Amino acid sequence: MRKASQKSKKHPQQRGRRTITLYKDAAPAREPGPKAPELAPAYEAAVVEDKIYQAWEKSGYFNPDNLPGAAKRQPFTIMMPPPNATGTLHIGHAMFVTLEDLMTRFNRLRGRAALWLPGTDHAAIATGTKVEKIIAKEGLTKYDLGREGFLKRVNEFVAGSQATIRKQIRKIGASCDWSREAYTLDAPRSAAVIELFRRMYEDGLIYRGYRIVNWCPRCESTLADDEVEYKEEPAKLYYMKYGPFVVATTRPETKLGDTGVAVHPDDKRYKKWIGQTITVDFGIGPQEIRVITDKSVDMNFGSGMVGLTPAHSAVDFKMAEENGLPIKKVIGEDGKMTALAGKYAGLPVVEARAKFVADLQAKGLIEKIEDLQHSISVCYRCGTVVEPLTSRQWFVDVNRPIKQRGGRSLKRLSLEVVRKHKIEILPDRFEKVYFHWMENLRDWCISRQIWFGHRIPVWYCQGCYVEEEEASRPDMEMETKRHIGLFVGAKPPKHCPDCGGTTWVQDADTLDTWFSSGAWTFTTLGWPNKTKDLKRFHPTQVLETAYDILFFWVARMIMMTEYALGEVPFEKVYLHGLVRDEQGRKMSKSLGNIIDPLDVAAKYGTDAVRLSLVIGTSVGADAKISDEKIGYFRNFTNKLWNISRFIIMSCGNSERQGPSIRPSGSLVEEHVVLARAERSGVEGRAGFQGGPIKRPTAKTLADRWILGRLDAVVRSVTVDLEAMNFSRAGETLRDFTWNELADWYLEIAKIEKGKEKILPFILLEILKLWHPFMPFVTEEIYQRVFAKGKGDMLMIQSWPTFAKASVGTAMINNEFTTVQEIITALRNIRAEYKVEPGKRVDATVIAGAKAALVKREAEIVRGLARVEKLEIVAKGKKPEKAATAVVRGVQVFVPLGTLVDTDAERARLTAEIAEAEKYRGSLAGKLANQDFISRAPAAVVAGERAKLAAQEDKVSKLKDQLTALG
RNA sequence: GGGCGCAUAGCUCAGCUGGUUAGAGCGCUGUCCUCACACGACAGAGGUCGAAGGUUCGAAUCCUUCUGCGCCCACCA
Repeated sequence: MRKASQKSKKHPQQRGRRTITLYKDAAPAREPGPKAPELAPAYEAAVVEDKIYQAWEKSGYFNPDNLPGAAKRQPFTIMMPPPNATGTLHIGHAMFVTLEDLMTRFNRLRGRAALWLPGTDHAAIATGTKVEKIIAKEGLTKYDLGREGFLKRVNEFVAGSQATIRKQIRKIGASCDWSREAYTLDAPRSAAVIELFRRMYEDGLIYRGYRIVNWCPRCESTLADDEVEYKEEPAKLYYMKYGPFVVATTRPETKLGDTGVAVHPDDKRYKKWIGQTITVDFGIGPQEIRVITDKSVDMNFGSGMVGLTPAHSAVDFKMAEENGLPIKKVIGEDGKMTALAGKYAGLPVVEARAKFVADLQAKGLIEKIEDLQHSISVCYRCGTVVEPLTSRQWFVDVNRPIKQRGGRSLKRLSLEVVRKHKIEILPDRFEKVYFHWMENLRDWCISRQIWFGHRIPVWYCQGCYVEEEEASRPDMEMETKRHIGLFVGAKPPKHCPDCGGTTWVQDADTLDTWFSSGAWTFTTLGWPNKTKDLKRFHPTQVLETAYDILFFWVARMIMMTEYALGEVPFEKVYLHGLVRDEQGRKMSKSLGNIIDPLDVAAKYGTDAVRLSLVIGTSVGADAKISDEKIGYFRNFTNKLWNISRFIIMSCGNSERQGPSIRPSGSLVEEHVVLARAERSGVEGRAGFQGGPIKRPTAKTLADRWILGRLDAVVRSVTVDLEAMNFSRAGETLRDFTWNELADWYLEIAKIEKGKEKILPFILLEILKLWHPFMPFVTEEIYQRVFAKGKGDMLMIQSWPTFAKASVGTAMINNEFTTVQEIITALRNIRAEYKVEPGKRVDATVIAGAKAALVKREAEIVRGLARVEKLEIVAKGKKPEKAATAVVRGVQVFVPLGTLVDTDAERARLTAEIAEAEKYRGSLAGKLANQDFISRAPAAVVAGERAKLAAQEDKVSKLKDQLTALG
């Protein structure tokens, strides 16, 4: 026993204490008697969680292969979205860990071979940028370190991040299989990525081309289309004299690269120029400009004429392609003007613009300058303005028919599986978003000019490889032909098959990080090897992630998996929302509103954090979270703990094993024995050690009610969890646990004895139901109360089953509700008349046909409403000087003698009658409506009739009471 | 410019394919340290379900329009 046990609970300092303390002193309410094995009065999450997690991990049950009866279990697989190895996890990660763990535990309890495979993502650009920032503090750049040196630093950083992330994921209680942990850049994944690249290259799905790409000058790399974000900014619109025309532009300096000008085909102003070539000179010599038409040109914007810069605008590039215009690249990868920009060569873009505009103005070539709001494209990682430019890069062709996939392209395959509902996206509105994105998908630029990542597995023979000249126009066909002196794969042969040369140089670029994470569901299972895991656990069942990653990752996985395996990567996509603060703002460092999952877990317990992330949040919707909300669920955790504590105290016997139950600590060897709780024995198939408790026999109305309610709750929670309606399942459970079990049944158990079988049964059932939501506290209670030695764990028990509701159930519920309402009515009267809580009052109940029921349950009514003498009659004289109530046709009287304020009581009754009559009137009106009678379903009409009858009864009884009052 | 989502009690949200006098938690008011829990118990107050039309015997729920927030996509040079 701890010293704290000496402290009296009624210590003055504790009186009325409302401040939240982290862990209340474990102070038993009374001297521990020999027959009162106890838990600490407050659940101590911090003491328990790590030990429990270690025990789970040690048990090996996170690995589905080790589960009892593993071979016969049907697999259930979730691949963890690998967090970026860029540091630490935030509360948004806690959200996915919670939801995925919930699904995993639920399915494990339901007898599935649950595999939740964890891992991390190397997150190429993001991680590289992060390390660049770190070394910048040492005054270093990546060029100072060189490729090898820089990568060494990155790898060290990643190792640190991974260690942190692993710890954090464990802390949140994740029951993932660490033995299968993967990393997008580890050896098996790297080999798989090379193989995937090789196959796609052979199938013509990967090609090298000179195309326009999004270039981030800061990252010095290309970006995929979806890695570009848009930002509204004020800008200037310059009207430039442009040969015989005037052209409006926000980027004057790019005009040096113009090779054409486009007008709307219907624009009469320029009719005679169409097809002509004009010559302009912006000060760097003559430029040949051809006039073309395109119906995307807005006649009303600017001058109705668009200067075309094929090398630096995706739109212009497309028009140039269609019209055979030359490409003139005036901005280089370094963000500076190229030699083709004449005297502006070498100047950074912004400077070049200023100088160019000044020069034009000096020559009177700027007609006017307007202000406008302009959306500019920026890098999603660093916010730098993205420079579109032409460059030789590697692309994935999304439109090329794939022979072994029935001639369907990546795009078509990816659209089809969702259209045919082989993949279901939740919430389904995201399907539309997905279709729209996929339909408009362009070839995916996968090469990045950064060092950290999967090096492109392409080798160039120095002896015979000849780089094509930068084509003045793109020629897609040329790009897909096999190239002399080029090898694709992990390692080139010693001798070049084309020239016999021995010097190979590997492509300097790396792959887009999403290329490897797009293959996550199958590379984690051993692909390209035909492993047992791949056969058993793929396709996975659920992919759970945030909606903001739908395109980046979810879509890519669908594409890559359909190509590599010809099957879907997952059956369902569950998209959760973003976690926001209590004011609905995004969490950010600058706002200082970041909630660290580990901080709040330390403060309130992990289970409370988990509950606050699940309950009250729904699929696809952003979730608000606050200390207050987590605090509420901490209270609930403690409630569950105390429910168990009560059940142990009232059902445990003195034959418990071991000397005592430690008030803190976890996974104690000794545990409370609920000796009279029979067990039905060891379950054969799975070979569980614990085994379920036999369903007990109900003896009283309350027993029948609570068992019926439990059945209904098991059913509804099971249905909701299957439908991934986690919040509702949690709410149902909470309402049952708190409002029905604790507030009613446990109170009744203090009056009706003989619950030694039924209470442990209910406790074990709700522990199982709660376990996926709050694994720590439920496991801890299980260990203390039910576990039969080591290795017997709640996490591998079997999910509760339920008896079907019957007509009897409805009747029982009805009867019990009547008793509840009588009790509430009595309590209400007591509260209204401010009767001291401890004081017992007398009461009379005129119950009509329900007299027998009330008589049977009289002890409960007396106990819960603190009634001394309870008179129950079917019919009888109304007591005088009594406060009254009518519930469910039962009249309740509390004779309070002089306490009763007759006038007040009369006023109250009059008001109640008025209200009841109003409702009766509306019901009567409804039933007088012939249309309602004839058109509404018979059941509805019958229901309304019953309500009317009840309401009429109520009105008449209230009137009787008013009369009786005199 | 397209598309989507959300508007229900002071706050956060439930309310499935239309059928009780619209629910919960927090907060609020009152009483209570009742022997599981003050991280608690009991009782209570509080909403014309964003607005206007429409469909229907019946609408928070379906349709139309509008208003206010929020998000996504897009090549206005």
